[in-house]
Amino acid sequence: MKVQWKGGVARIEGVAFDARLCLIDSAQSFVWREHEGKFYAALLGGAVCIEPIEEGLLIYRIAEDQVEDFIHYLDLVRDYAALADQYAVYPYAARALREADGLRVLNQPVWDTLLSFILSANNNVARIRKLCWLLSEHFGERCEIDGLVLHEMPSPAVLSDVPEESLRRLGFGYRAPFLIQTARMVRDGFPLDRLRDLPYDEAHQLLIQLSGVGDKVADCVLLFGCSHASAFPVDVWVDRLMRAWFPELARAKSRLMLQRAARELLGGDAGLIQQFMFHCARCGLIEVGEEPEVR
DNA sequence: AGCCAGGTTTGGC
DNA sequence: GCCAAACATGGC
Repeated sequence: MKVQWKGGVARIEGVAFDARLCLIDSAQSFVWREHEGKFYAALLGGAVCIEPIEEGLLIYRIAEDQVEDFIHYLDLVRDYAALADQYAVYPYAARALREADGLRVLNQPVWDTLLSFILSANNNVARIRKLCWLLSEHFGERCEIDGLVLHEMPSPAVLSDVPEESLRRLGFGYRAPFLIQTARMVRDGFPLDRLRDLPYDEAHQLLIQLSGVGDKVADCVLLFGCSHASAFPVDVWVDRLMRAWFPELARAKSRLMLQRAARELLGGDAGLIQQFMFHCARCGLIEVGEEPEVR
């Protein structure tokens, strides 16, 4: 990988990176939007633009000392080719890594990730994106880029003081009080920024104390927002695909049991593999087949 | 029109 | 601990 920075633009070459796949289609972030072939979001302290180019990507509007932050955000350092070797013994894992070439598991800001995935519960991707947009638009800091108006996610302090009724009027439904209660807990000292350095089990235990955060959302926050590559979110898709593709796990009694068995089987990078398989199943790149009814 | 969505909470055993 | 039902909303 080759990195240059000049006049607020970083040029990164020699890396497999599919911007649309990573930032939008893989449903790990809901804050990016595509406009005229470029990708925009407000995060890490301002509006940014990513443009895919033949050799890699350009990142506009960043300071030189932010380049490392974005390389980390996009997980560009990780050797995904090595993952394919490591998991070659699992046919579906290996195939998913091939099918979704250019996918990377993002390292997003933990607070943004937490809000996004509280909104994700029992919800569809299109509406999760819409609700994230509404939340930022109404309560987050405004910024502009290329004539587009964007907003950051609201801070815990600001969100703490938003009346539940305001959120309900905007269509947040029963998730409205979850957002506000979680914002208050974070404002009042919940150690969000320590999760990354805690062991997985401790971090998971802490997260599920937050309102609107159960086992699955906690795993999403750990995987996409805390660099815990072993965190293994089990949603409806992963539940189906794991039981179909890993018959030895099909007898798990619950999603939590399946999560534990899958982490044990797949090891330290279980979550990364999960993301590739999730995407391939959800987008029909690999057929899941008939759902095994017998548990 | 009705099923479903990257589930969580609550209350009951 | 495990289980079932309720839950707001709108995408498709």
